[in-house]
Formats: sequence, structure tokens, C-alpha cells
Amino acid sequence: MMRAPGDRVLESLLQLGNADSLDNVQAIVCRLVAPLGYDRVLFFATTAQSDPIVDRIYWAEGDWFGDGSSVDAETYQRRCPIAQHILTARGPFFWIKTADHGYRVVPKPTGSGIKGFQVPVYGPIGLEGAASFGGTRIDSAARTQLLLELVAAVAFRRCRHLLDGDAQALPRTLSVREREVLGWVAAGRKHAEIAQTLGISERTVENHLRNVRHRIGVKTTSQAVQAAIRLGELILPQED
Amino acid sequence: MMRAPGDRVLESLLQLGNADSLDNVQAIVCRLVAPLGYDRVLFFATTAQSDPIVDRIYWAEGDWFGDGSSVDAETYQRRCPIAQHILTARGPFFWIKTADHGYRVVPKPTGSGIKGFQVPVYGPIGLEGAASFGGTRIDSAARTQLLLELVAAVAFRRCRHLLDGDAQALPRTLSVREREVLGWVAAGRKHAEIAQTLGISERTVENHLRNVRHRIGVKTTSQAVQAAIRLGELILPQED
DNA sequence: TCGGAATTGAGGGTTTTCCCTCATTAAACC
DNA sequence: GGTTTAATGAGGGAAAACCCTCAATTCCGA
Repeated sequence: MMRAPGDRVLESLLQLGNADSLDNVQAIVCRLVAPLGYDRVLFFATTAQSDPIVDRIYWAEGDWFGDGSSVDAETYQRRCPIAQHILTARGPFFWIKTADHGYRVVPKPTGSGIKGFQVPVYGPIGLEGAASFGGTRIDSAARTQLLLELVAAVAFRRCRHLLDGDAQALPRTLSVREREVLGWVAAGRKHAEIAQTLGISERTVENHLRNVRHRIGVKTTSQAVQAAIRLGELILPQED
Repeated sequence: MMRAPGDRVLESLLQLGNADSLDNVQAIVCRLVAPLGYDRVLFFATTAQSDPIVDRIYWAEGDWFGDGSSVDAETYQRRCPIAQHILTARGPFFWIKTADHGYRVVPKPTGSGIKGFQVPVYGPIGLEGAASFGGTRIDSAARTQLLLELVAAVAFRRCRHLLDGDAQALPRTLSVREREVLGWVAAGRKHAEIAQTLGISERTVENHLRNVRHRIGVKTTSQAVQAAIRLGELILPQED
């Protein structure tokens, strides 16, 4: 396998961070990873909501399914279920496609089929997306893993910046009522109790909590409690 | 300013990821950033709360306060309140010390006083820590920013891997498994997902969570998340 | 005056979590 | 040996939380 000169790698990463178009990002990423055997590249953002984890695909490069079919979020998730594993991973991992058309996470990629390296990307509230690099004859050296991680981090951020614009700004602050409701949840109250306490209907409590989840972009109310505490939106009661 | 050859940079990052001691990490980081004018380096892990965000300092290098005083978590937080800004930042930022002994976040560092670059590090449950690089005459080129980001990410992960073993030795009210399960709940995962991640049945996940609730004496899991954060129990154990 | 947030509430569901009890295994400890 | 704790899992049912959409207020700023 070729080893790209380090200087050019750093230079490319720098360009990546300033790329002014998606095409540009694509070109630079491909130039970096193609020599290592990765001819399929896919970047996607994860949803805040649970079921389909693939929210939107920033871009896809190469023939992921070997039949020239295009890759949309649903297709990718259905046909490459290994993507689901980023929910259970704490870092990048290799996967291979097995003989029986299944996928498996492996410490080192072997065999002759399609295989790849998936890199989760994290942000202030947890998982934000992932980069998927695939190919049939891929380099899996430690140096390559590092390179792919760096490329994933820099390129993902650039993609999001280019495509989601200011939507990526840190979650706005919660409204007074939302904070109030969430505060009671964090204090262990059930919706019905909160409704009674605040003199509103249980439905309204639910609505506030859903707004909270959407606003700070998390999946569950428990996660919202955690995120709100981190964001300073919820003041923790002092220890007794 | 010197430009470190890219090849050596990548090689150093690779060494950093495999460093077998903290001294080693320190040496490599300093070798990388010193030529850019950063003679003060500090890595710390954050708490899950916003009030005291500095949980533990992995290591500190250089005379941060100009008086030779040592740097512990409390001192650092009190004397360098700019650290708080990583809570609202979405990425790295420069800061400078102003004439009136205050600190300010700036797009580009200017002036002759002490200034620095702070890089947050994120994981599955959001902010996990940060690296702080400081000096009086620092390079702030885009290339340098990139380098510092890469160094921070790789070195932080290595520090945590090397040091968090003894943090687990602290007396805890929750068992390892209970903390693990609760950590994933706080990260927004459902019981079924957690079960799959940990390779246990959904029933066992429920049991662990009930034990958590009983053990720390709360009514709901959301409250348990809040309480665990306060107790410093909320950590996603990483197996590297 | 118009558009946008905040706040309130409902209908009509589905999914997830939580509740009780009971049971097994493997360490750790005296 | 006994005892305690951690970790695992089950059955069965009840409660809570969650999902979608729609809609009426009020109030504030452009």
C-alpha cells in the first residue's frame, strides 16, 4: 500500500477544513483514502430520534451495493445494517461482509469481499454522525486507522457546516416552562404529578417535554436531563 | 514559526495513540506544540455537570499562573475561568488574558500577554474533557489549529485510557455494570439497544436500572441520571 | 399588522418502561 | 462451610412515556 506523504496529508486536511463546496470535500477525501483501497465513502448524520439512525446522507461515493443503485438514507440503513453498530460502539470499527450476506464487526478485516471502516463522530450532545469507508482490498494499518479518523472528523464537520448551516448552532436555551417541566422530571416526578403541580394538563407536560427533546436534539427525556445539566439549563439541587 | 514536517507529525500522533505512560504522552505532546510557542499544556476531564466542570486534571505542563504555583482542578477552574466556555463552545477557541486580569474568547489571539487555544473533546455522552494550550507568543495559523485539534483528540483519549483505571478505584455506590447501563441511558439509548450493546437480555437491563433506582434512592430513571451526575457516577466505561 | 415564539390542550394511538416475584451462577469474605 | 453481593435472566401485567397531527391562545418584536 502507498503511504501518502504526511505533509500532503496535513495539507489536505487543512483544505478539507476550508472546503467551500461538497464536491470539494468529496474530492479531497477520495484523494486521501483511495490510495489505501477505500473506493466507497459515505458520510451521514444521525437522527435525534431513535428508530432510523441515519438521518441524512451528506454524500455517498462509489458503488456501495455492487449493483449501481443509488444510496439514500433508507436504502443504506436497510442494506448495510452494520451502520447500526455505531450506536453500540465507542469508537471506530472494522466490518466485513460475510459469505451469507450478513455483516460482522471484526478487529481486523480479512477475506476478499467488501469490507470497511466506520468512524463515529461525536459532539456536545453525543453521537452526531459517522463516516463509512469501504472497499474490497483495504489497508488496515494503525496509521491508516488514524488517518481515517482524522479525515472523518474534519470532513464531517465541514459537511455539516456546508449543508446544515446554522442549524448546527448550539441548542438554544429552553423556555421558562420547558425548563420548569424538565426540572421536575429530573427531580423524579411523573407527568401526572407535574401537571398537577403546575396546574396544566398532562398533555401539555408531554408537549413541553417533546419540545425539549427536539430543541436540544436528543432522543429520550433521560438524555435531555443529562444534556440540560451539561448545558447549564438545569441547576442541580445542592447536596444535603 | 517552524513548520513541523507532516510525516513526523503523523508519526508522532501514531506514537501518541500507543504511548505506554503519561510521561511519554507528555513528551510527545510537548515536542509537537513547543515549536509553535505553546509552553503550557493542560489536559483535564470534565464532570457531567456545569457547575464545577473540571473533574480531574490529567496533567499540566508549564507555569500556568506565572507564579510557579501548582495546578489542581479547583485552582485551575478558579484562576482560569475561561475553561467554562467549553460548555457553550462547539469547537476549539482562542482566548487571551486582558489587561484587567480578565479572560476573553477571541477569534485570533493578539497582544503580548498570556493566551491560548482550548480544544474540547467529545464522546458518546457529550463533552468528556478538554486540552488547553497556552503561551505568550503563540502561532495561530489554521494549520496550527488543526494540529492542536488532532493532538488534543489523540492525546486525550490516551490519557484517559492510561489514567482512569485508578479513578474507578474510588468508593462508589453503584456497581460497574449499573453505571454502565445508566451511562447508556443518559446517552439516550433504549433498553433494547443497551441490551444489544452489552450482550445481555433486556430483562437484565431493567433489573440493573431498578437496582440503580433503589440503591441511590430515587423514583425514576431520569432522576437517577441527575443524581448520578451529582454523585460523579456517570461515566461511560471505555474499553480500548 | 404580520410573523413567530411560547403556552396551552386534544385525539388516538404505539412503544417503552416499570412493577412484582422468583431463580441461577460465580465470586468474595469471614 | 455459610453469607453477601454482583450479574444474569424470566413471566406477566400495569403504568407511564412516547409518537403523530391539529389548533387555540397570548405576547412580542419587526
